[in-house]
Amino acid sequence: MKTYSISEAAKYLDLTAYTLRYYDKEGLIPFVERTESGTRRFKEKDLDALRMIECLKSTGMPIKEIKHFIDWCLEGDATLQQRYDMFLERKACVEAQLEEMKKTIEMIEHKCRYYQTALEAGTEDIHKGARLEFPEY
Amino acid sequence: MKTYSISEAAKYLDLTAYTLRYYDKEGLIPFVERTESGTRRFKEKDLDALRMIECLKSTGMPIKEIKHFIDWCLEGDATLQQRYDMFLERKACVEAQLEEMKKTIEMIEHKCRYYQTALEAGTEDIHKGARLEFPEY
DNA sequence: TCTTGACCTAGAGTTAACTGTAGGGTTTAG
DNA sequence: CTAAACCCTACAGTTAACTCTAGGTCAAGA
Repeated sequence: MKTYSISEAAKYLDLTAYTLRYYDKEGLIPFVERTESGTRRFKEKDLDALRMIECLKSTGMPIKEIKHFIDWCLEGDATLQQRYDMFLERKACVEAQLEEMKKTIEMIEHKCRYYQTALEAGTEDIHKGARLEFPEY
Repeated sequence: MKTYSISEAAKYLDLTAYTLRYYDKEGLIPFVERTESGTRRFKEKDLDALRMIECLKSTGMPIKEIKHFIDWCLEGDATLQQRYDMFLERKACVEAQLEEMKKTIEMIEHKCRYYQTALEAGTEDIHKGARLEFPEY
């Protein structure tokens, strides 16, 4: 079975070896095995688990909470409900983020139009009617 | 014209007074005026600017870069192009984030289904075929 | 055999973005 | 008029997530 050194694994995951060691220290990847001399060997499965960890991280989940999830995984079927609930909560959380992001895009697009018009006019004053005001921030 | 104290402003923006003072110190809100005795008075316009700042922050823009934008605003029409470019870049950045988030949701939904099935079966083994393997993380 | 480069741990340092404290002034309700 | 509840600054402390250094081990090529 093909395995990867820490720096190979880091390369595939777009992380650094430092970060992987840090994750290990934090208990995020207790399943990664070592050679006799103590060198970590990452299996495909480990890379998949790390992709899941990155996925959870991208939802804004802190590393300590991800560790709880990993601990539940090690505990087996007794924690299935907790894990299911966690993913349902994550789903709700990301969906809320998605809604927020749509609003953000609207605001940014408004600004793009604002500045495009201003650039065409050569001045921001175009957005001030006849009144003298401070620029929009 | 109605104005707000720092703690009122914080309440409306869902921030703390500490955070607003920190933003001020970092040069994000140089336009906020003070009373004779030095107390900050936030105008509606200032709250709008802060909403824009929060919007930029939500795109992952660091405070130092937001400050550059504020500085450009103070410099006037000479910086219109920079500001336009910045918003175009922000737009591209958030759109990329949106794509990432869609992939995240897919992964999370996969896991929700995985755990729902496992819960129904009472064991994660249902996902292992007949093989004995470690659980999915 | 020797050297080079990758690996290891422990622990210190960094960075961003707050968050809180100390000490002091001001405003407002009773 | 006074006490509580604000406000202010300066600066120290916190937290998360790395990031790096020092000192050492190990494995492969010249």
